[in-house]
Amino acid sequence: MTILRVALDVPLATLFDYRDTGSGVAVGQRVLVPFGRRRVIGIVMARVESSEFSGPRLKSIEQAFVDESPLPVAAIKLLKFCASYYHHPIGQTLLSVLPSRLRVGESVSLPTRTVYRMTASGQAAAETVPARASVKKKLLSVLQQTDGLDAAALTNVAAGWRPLVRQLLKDGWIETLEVEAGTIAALPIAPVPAPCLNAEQKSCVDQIMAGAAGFRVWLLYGITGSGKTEVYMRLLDSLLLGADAQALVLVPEINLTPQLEARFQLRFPHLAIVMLHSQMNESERLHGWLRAQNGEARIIIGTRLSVFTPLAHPVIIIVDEEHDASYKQQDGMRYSARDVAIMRGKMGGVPVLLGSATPSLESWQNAEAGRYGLLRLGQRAVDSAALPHIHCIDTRRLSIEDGVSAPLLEAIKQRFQRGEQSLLFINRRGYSPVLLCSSCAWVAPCTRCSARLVVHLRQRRLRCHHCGLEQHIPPQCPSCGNPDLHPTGHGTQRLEEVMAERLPEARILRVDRDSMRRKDAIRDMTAQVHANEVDILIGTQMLAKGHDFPNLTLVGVVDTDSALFSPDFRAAERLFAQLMQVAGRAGRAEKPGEVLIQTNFPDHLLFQALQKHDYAEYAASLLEERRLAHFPPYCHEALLRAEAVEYEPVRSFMARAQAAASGFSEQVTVYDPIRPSMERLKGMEREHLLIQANSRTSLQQFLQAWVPLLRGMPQANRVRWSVDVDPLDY
DNA sequence: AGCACGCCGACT
DNA sequence: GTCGGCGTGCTC
Repeated sequence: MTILRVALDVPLATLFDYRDTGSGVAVGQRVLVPFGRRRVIGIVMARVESSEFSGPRLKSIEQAFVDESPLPVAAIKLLKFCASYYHHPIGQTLLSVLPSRLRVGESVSLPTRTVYRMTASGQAAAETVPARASVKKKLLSVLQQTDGLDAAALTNVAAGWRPLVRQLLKDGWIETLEVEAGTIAALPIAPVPAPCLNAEQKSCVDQIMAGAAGFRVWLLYGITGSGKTEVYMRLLDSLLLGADAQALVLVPEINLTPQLEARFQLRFPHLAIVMLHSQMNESERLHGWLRAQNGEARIIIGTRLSVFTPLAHPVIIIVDEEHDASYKQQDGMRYSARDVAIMRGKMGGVPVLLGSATPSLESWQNAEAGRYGLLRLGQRAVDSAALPHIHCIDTRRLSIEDGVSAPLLEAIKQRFQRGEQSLLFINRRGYSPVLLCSSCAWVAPCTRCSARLVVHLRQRRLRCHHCGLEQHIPPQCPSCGNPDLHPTGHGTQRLEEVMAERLPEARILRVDRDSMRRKDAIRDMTAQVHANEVDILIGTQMLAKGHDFPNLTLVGVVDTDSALFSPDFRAAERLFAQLMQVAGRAGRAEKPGEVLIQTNFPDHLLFQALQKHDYAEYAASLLEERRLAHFPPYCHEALLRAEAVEYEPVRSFMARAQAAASGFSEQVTVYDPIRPSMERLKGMEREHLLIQANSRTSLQQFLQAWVPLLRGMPQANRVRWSVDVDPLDY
């Protein structure tokens, strides 16, 4: 009798045994099984001879999807590792990474498409076609060079191909076949030629290629505009020569994946490229997944979740902008896609390339310690594009009216007169972050979060940026009745208003989540800026990443000081990365750029290093601080989070959790539970418990003993809790 | 997580 | 007398 050990989508750390019905289902394939009163989909994890589950209690599988290709062993191994490392139930780990169509009980398969292919007799006859039949000749010559084209590709070659092809079919010169593929057919166009690499880029490519046969992590530290993407593409040029080789390229969750896809598509028209990101519908995601798994897709570009995409024959994993926080999953299994990529490379014996202009301190330290190979790109690929000049405007000595100091306003005016563009960067949406009563100092609070409501003047509403709560602006103070309520502080909307007052002739465009909600808003905005229809851009971090605006020569940064003294020890690291990134928006073409930062602390080391474009210096000082304070990467952390509508069950669960953790090992420090700075969020009372350990191993040993205890606590059912290994936010 | 069972309050 | 509240427990 054979028993199947099946992973199911339930929050239990176990597998479930079922009797096979002689289906011959393989490990990695899907089965439909009875589970309690339900029937659910599971993945076969192992085939064993006996079960601890005795006779009558053991049920049989109901259906086996034996025609589908099984999840590769390597993928299962990776997911098993992740489940154990992130202390997440194995079944939920597996099922949560599958495209949702694979989580329900329907059979799935790739759609087929009709491909037209030249026959042997066609090959011979093609020569006889006279030159004056130019369209026919062209069609045949393209068909001759490929092993089949679909309708879309033929339309590219000759719009009126249908009658011609009908005739060719009749003559037996070509034949049709149904292939399992669709939208990602290689394009019958010539690739865009690769530009020349500078010496640095070439050296990076050479070094990685020298070790490309095995696992190694490389950190590609290259300033904005230094041509990291070109290095990636050169590597793929060489590595994807093998007929079935595949590359996985991870990108942050931003709006420029289409740009990147287009760039890759033009450079690799002969290779099938698949995109996997959150804006795709479920069928597209499923098809991309299946094509990656069957080896047809050669380049897989995707966000966080695509790190789990099964691959037939991976040869390299690239993580672009590796420092980006969007690689960290913030619910369910709280994995870091960058770290999973590294583990995947290690397990699969392939190189992993991390790219960034401002690497995470974790990666930087790994490079300095020699665990990662460090590759530098220090010069901009386009020689003429000099680095922007960065200056601080000391706001202690200036009276600031309406958020923008006189020197910054003057600089913007200058650009405007010269017909150049400016960008005002402010990381706060809305009109003003606070609505304040001038008489009793009441401020409008969110009822569901420990946060203030943000004034959105245009909609005449107050909005919570954490939970989405909306209400009307009250006509008078609810506390004292004073009708004089002041919007205090600045957001993008107010800055837009201020600039419109100061520079009435300038064309101003606000770019934030509110103004860019419409589907093609970002594309349109980009086009408008490129067409010089905008003089001043006012935006949040949305504008910091990726965009290349050649006529933009000034970046003004308003109000960043709060991050300098944040209780979150990572705030400075993030601010530096963010400012480096916005600074990179200035002067990318032949015009020199300037960056002006308004601050009360111009002597702060962060700004000193920023002005010198010296990431390394600032990283060194932050690392020294971290080392002295015994913070990551000089210790390893896990965070237990718990929340519930009432505080009491949270408190009592955390108290038990802390008690259960005490005295485990000298290597592990268990802190008192603390309320996070956002005590209430979305109507839930929250508490955190921090664990620090000297090594990954001791942290894992501790968690392995502790997490099962948490699961067994009676209080655990009364709160929502989760374990976050290597947390980024507290 | 679902989905049962199970034991106490206000309704036709 | 029942409908239904959500506490408790189980799922191969």
